[in-house]
Amino acid sequence: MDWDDYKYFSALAATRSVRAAAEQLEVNPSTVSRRLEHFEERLGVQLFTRSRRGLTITPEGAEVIARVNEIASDLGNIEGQLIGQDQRLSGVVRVVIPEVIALSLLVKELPRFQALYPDIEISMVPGHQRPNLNIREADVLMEATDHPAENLVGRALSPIAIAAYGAKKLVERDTEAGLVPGGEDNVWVEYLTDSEMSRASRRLRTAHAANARIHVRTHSLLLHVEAVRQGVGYAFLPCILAESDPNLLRVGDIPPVLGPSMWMLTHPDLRGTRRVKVFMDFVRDIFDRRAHELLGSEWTQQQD
Amino acid sequence: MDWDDYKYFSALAATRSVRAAAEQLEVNPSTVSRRLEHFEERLGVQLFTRSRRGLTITPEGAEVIARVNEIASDLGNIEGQLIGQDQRLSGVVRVVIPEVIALSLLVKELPRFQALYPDIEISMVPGHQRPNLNIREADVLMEATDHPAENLVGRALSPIAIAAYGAKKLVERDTEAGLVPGGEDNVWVEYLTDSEMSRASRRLRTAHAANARIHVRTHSLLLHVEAVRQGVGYAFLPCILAESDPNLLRVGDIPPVLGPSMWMLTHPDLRGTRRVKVFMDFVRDIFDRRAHELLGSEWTQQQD
DNA sequence: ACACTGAATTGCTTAAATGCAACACTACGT
DNA sequence: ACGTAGTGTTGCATTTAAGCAATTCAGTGT
Repeated sequence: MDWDDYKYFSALAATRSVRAAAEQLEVNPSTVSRRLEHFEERLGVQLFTRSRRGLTITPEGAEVIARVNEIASDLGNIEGQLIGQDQRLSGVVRVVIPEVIALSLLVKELPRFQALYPDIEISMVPGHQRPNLNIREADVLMEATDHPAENLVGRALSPIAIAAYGAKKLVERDTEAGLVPGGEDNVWVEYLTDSEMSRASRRLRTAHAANARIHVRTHSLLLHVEAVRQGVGYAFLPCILAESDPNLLRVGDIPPVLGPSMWMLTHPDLRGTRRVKVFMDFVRDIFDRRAHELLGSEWTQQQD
Repeated sequence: MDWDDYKYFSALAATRSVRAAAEQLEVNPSTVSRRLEHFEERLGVQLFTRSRRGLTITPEGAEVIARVNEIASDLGNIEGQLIGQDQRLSGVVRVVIPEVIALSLLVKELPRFQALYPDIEISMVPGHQRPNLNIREADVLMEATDHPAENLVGRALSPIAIAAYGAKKLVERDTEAGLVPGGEDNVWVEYLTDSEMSRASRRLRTAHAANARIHVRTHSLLLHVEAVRQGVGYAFLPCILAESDPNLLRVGDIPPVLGPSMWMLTHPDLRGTRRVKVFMDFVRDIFDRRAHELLGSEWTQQQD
């Protein structure tokens, strides 16, 4: 009796396709095909009718698939609980993180992390598509939001202050032209995603410069920030990104506004996993220091 | 993620020994040892402390073993249900059966069975130790009892008539010596197991010849019958075994008494398995015919 | 009618797991 | 004190499963 057969069975029933099941299981389609063949041969029962366009589960298979899926879920939980007790400072930590945050804050600190924990490998995935931490597609999820996923645990690293910025040379040019930098008459740039960060900066721009000309719209915060840097136009940017760039000036007398918080989340099972814990502590430390630089002592990180 | 790892984990936790787990799983001990090693390496958690005299489960392992065992049981049930729908007239049918029944009734009919179902292989195991049909150690269990296992399904093939028998030459000698064959003054043989068949024949012998000399005691019905055949002494034997032997004579005017019934049982899941069904029908037919020969029309097999 | 896409499958090579037998070690009995 | 019986482990040959690339085939759009 081979328990793995049921893993393949469950994946096949969920995807109704050899290819998709193979992708989900991260194996070759031929493996899935042959395992199903052997499984049915062993049982003497046909579980799927194989047509040229996908598989259809038979009544015999349908009768047990619900229970098999339940077992798949149980085993996932058990494995999660066990992995959660891994105390080794080695292995991979997979982090889903907004590219721009990684670029401006995290990457430069990674050599220090590597020196501290040489056997821990960090795998960073740009946070465009949200991963499913329940099936451990990733270990840590960072996102700017006010509504973090309920089933995950973590903390808000720091609130994100947002202010209007422009490139130094753009500000100078506009000032010479008699314009107020960051005003209605300037050129702005905008970035459009369904993230809360995007919504917050658009809301602020609308409030302060409702009728401004929008010269460039992008769907990537990374490109957006670079456009501001190059002097294409003004934009509301996270201070945490902009303040470190001497080329960017805060414009107008608009005070920074607190946008969504930066959350760092993980699966409850992984709280005890040491390599995940040290990584999260490391990142939290980076944000704490940065927040103190920006906000001074008025804001202090609450403990856990 | 490898589901089979949990199969090994469950077996190891149950047996607390690499060797015993290997035997249960029908693999080499080295396989068990290495799989455990890889599993723990993958999880980063030690599941057992390996001492030189067996394994001890760690707290981390103990925390999940109950759930894993439950999954093992569930998967077994699911597999049973699926196998129960196997309609092929091929494969193996494993039968646990009292040796003496197999020898006197079944074996001589097997060529006919093989002609009917050439792809079905019969595997017969002497029924000394009761198998666990729940984990499919066998497919069919035959035993003479009045209290068949509750969790199995099947039917009583026929009640077993018991009468006193002696070898022809022994009866002649005793008669010449002026003794009543099968009486108190004769030599008897006895067979001693914890089976109901044994208890029934001992009870009868005590009732009819309480003070008789017991010349040979055996623990095997097979040897017991042979001893009677060879004229060692008298005994109460199942008519179904004795009547077919022209060398054995029913002695005294003791009428046959109905002892325990012959039951043929299987796991509920296997009722629909065709190879098991045809085998059981075949055996039932043998017993029906034999019962008619012995008891005439006064006893007829009830349907299911 | 035709090529094309997307599905499962098959032949062959490569990689991984298994079995076997020898080993090392502890506990236990003589 | 020393052999014995039991344990888990390791090296090597073999078997087994997996991956890769080519193949087959049905449905679909041109």
